[in-house]
Formats: sequence, structure tokens, C-alpha cells
Amino acid sequence: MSTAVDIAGPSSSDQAHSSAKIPNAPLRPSLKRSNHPYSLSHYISTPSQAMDVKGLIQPSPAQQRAAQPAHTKPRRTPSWPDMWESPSGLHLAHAAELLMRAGLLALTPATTEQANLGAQSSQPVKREAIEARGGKGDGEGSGSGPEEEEEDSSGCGTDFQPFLGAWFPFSPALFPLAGFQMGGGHWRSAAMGTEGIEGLVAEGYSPGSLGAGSASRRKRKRCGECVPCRRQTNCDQCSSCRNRKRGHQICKYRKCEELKRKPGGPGFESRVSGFDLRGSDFTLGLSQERSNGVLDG
DNA sequence: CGTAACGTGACG
DNA sequence: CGTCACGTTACG
Repeated sequence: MSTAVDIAGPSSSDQAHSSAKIPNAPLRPSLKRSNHPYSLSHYISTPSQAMDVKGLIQPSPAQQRAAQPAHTKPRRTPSWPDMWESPSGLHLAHAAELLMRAGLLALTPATTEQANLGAQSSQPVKREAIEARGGKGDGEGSGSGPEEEEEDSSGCGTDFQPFLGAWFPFSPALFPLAGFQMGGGHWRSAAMGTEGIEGLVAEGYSPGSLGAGSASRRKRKRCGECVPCRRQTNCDQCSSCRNRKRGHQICKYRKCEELKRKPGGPGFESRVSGFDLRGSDFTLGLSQERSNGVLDG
């Protein structure tokens, strides 16, 4: 791939004309206000450092420094595989903790501290995730302690979101690990037994739209984080652009990856793999982990 | 109310 | 499957 994310579009006469109509920030403020490490503008205005999708997803060194207390030894930049490489399995533990906090995973009190943590903060975490995504809750983060903030930005949390295209703070690989089952496009937790609201949330429905009955017709919202969503400008060349007046469609190159998928469509699993995780060394990292014996009980 | 854009169905 | 067209929803 040519380093740069296809933000410039098919050929890029864009910026000039289309920006007249298209606001600089196509996303709702609520999206822009998400807890993500970078603001939207950051994504678009960092031409100097060749950035690819992975580059966008993993926290920048600067951000890590911010997220890490100074005394931590200078970890080399955690690439995706790195997250799974941790010999101590800390990242996995972390992910499990996130699961617990979300109330999705009931672990034995082996990790009591974490269990306690989960018990007291499962609710805030859910709301946090939701609000970060476009909930109108204005979520300025008053609900989340600094600790959580730090953890989320340290690599295990929201960083997975872009790949999942959903509101998941953890990797798909954790599903099997944590005893999750896939099915029917939703996932369910062994602990819960039934589809949680998060299952639907993962389908791209905003919580607000889950309310009574009319959910079927509800509009889903752009994830705001996939490459197309990050694009600022219309290409003015695609059918959607050319046909804007009557088509009422967003530029094809700006069409959210998540919205392209049918809500009830193919299984979540296939969607995840369809998102080109394979090329991301992610699975490789996992198998490495296995061969390292880290994952084997 | 105007605009942007999602959902959906029809068409080729 | 891609495109077009329209209804509808969401938001400023």
C-alpha cells in the first residue's frame, strides 16, 4: 500500500471545490468530542508523517508518553502484535478486565481487585463507550476516572475500535478467549446468556435508537473513525457525488465502513475478518503469542 | 426550515 | 452489483 490513507480520494481535485459545500468537519461535534486520542483534525492534518491505517490506530509515541507515567520504562512502541506479546499476559488481563467492567464477563474472583473495579464501574464504562461514540450525552468524561482514561489510551482499549468498526474496546480475538460465541450477527456472552445491548450497539445502532419499537427504521450513524469517515472532502466524481441532488448519498469515498454493512447482515465474525485484520499482523501476533506459550493456560 | 445523509426499493 | 430515486431521519 502506498503509505497514505486514501484521504485525498480518487484523485483529489477535491479539496478545492467540494469543501465549499462540505464542512471541514463532517462529523457531529459529539463524534469529534469522542475520547479518542486524536481529534479529527489531527488525522487529516498530519501529512508529514506517512501514516497508514495502523499508524492511525496505534497511539503515537507522543500519546504514549502522555499516557504513561514517566517512571515506566520506555516501552518500544506497541504495535498491534505487541499488545499480545506481553509475556505476562497483562494486556489480555487488561482486556478481560474491560470485559468485566462492561458486565459481560463474570470471572472468578481470582482477580479480586479487578472484579471489584468492575462491579463499581461497569455502568460508567458502558456509558462512556456509548457517549464517546455520538451519544448526545455531551460526555465530557466526568464519569470516568483518570485511571480509566489512562488505561484506555494506553493501548488496549479504544484502539481496537477502528478495526471492529464497532463500539468495542477490545479485540475480536478475545471473544473466543473469553468464552464468547458468535452467531446471527450478534455476539453473546457466556455469562449473560442473552444478547446484551452491546450486541446491538455493535451493529451500529446508537443506544438512543434502541428504544421502543421503531429501531428498525432508525438511522445509524457514521462511526467517525474509519478511513472513509475521516475523509473531509467529497470526490465530486463518484456516482454519489454526481448524483447528490437526487441521490441524497454521501460520497462513496466517505461512506462509513460500518454503514456499508448490513446491520443484520453477515456474522460479526466475518465482518471483522472482512476488515482486513489479516493484513494487520494481528492474527500473526496471536499465533506468536500461542507459540510463545503465553496463551496456553 | 434547510441541508446532509441513511434506508430502501426499482432498474439495468 | 452498481446506480438512481425517493422517503425519511437527524441536526443546526
